[in-house]
Amino acid sequence: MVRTHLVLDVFVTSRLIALCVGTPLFKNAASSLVYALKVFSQVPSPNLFMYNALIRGCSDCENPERSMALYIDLCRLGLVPDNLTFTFLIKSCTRLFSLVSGSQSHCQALKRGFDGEVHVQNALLHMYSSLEDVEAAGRIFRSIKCLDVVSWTTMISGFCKCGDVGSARRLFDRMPERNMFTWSVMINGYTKAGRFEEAIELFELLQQEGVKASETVMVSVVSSCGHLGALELAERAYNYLIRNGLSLNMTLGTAVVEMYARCGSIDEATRVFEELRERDALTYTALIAGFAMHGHVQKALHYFSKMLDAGIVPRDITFTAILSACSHGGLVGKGKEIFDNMKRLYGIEPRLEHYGCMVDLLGRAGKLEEAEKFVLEMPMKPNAPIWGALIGACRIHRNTKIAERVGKILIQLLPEHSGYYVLLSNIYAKANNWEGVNIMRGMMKDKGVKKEPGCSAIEINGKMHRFVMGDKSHPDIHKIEKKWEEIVMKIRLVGYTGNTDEALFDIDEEEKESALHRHSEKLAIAYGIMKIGAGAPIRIVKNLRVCEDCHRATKLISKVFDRELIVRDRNRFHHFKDGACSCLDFW
DNA sequence: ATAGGGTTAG
Repeated sequence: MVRTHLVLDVFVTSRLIALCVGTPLFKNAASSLVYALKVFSQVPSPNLFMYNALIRGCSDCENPERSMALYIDLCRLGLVPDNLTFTFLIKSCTRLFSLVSGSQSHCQALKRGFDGEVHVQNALLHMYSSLEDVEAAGRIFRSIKCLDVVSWTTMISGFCKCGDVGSARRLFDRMPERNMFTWSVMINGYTKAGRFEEAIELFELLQQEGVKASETVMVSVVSSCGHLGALELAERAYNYLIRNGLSLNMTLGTAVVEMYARCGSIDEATRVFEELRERDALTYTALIAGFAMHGHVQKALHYFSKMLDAGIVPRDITFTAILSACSHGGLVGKGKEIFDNMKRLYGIEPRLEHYGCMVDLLGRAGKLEEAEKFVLEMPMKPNAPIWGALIGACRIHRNTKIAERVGKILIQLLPEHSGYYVLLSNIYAKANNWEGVNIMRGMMKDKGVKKEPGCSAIEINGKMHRFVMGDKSHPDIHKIEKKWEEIVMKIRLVGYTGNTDEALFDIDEEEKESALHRHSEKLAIAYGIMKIGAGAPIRIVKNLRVCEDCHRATKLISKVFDRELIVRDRNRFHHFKDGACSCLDFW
């Protein structure tokens, strides 16, 4: 173009700029944009089309503030912006997270009479809802004369972003027509809000309406199945993918690997991983974290080195996964080595989470003094999870001395968490320090602290049945309790003595069992034995840690009833079989 | 000649 003087043709140069902005001609889109800006700088009298193309380009790049400069520039030249200019400009403000620039752009659109254009309005709607001004977004939404699918979807997305999924759903039900974006926004909204069952119900509705789900929708569905730990639903979702020929791209593939790992099928997770066409750091991390959860350290290490061999650069979360694998496997030396290499070889500065993993690693292995020293000497201020890891280690190794010191710190940091008052009170009681006991009891009463209630879930035919300690609302509760009593009779014959533990270190488990209330997973297990045919494993998901008594009981059940029980607790999986647990009683 | 809404970890 230079040689033929075509560059002087404003129309042709405009196309060149638009082309550079719109397609990654070079290795990445950013360098294409840089090239476009270079061409632009040589144009003696640029037109609006060029400005629009560049503002759009900048709205997608890392420095969206360049759009503002371009806008000011074009006004100075005496050019008149149009409706497209504003859609691009407003998008840049959204990407900048700048309400100031956003309102200024809004004013400009208003002054120039483009505030009635649906594209501009939708861009504004998106901007206000992304900048967490759902009120302003609502005002825009109500002012739009001819709402279209994008308007509805953007408003729904805005409600989801601020956590108001209820309002989002009401709009979803009211809107005249939906497309795949809409379904995706709503289903993802439920997943993000932790309302996994509703996400899956909506996916079922989508199927009933004869719509074919996109890969994006399936990422949310698959991730919801994983969070629930519902293997049947997981299998249904996976079959849906296969049946509908949806390709396992990196994102969806990673989500599926994670789903199977979280549902206790680590073999299936591995199989899917092996069949993926492409994998990135997150894909590997999902599998490594899965192995960590299942206590398979060697496999975690194996895939970690496979990842390095494949030339994939680990990310910070890769290290939380691999360090937690080392911790569950008791590989202190290996864990230390990896932690040291993090910064030295991979240039990743360890964050609080990684320090937490190290405290857990040292503590679990019984090196409590070293762990405490590590906490006191770490370069940043330890937070509650760090102290929590240390006190958890004191719990495993019954170290009351360090636990008392750490417990006091934790009470200050988390005054609403009752576990630490109970712990200190128990320690004082054991040491006959009744004054200490009274102080702790008093502090607990003053603050009215309560523990998170224990909850265990079991999936029967794709439906989750939940048991909360003390909650008798399940329709079959009497039969279930009878069944549990029968189970206890049978395991007593092989040495079960019931809960005789002093529960001195009662931290992350459920509240103490009483004559009236028993731990939620016992009910879930009894229900599983009633409902799930012999030979099939019983899978339980619970929100807290398994307590020692439940762990002992479950091991015996696996032997006496000749059943496999797979329990996911807050930290990891326990596979019970033939009277033993995969965690080797170390959790 | 150019438009606006969605995705995986802890």
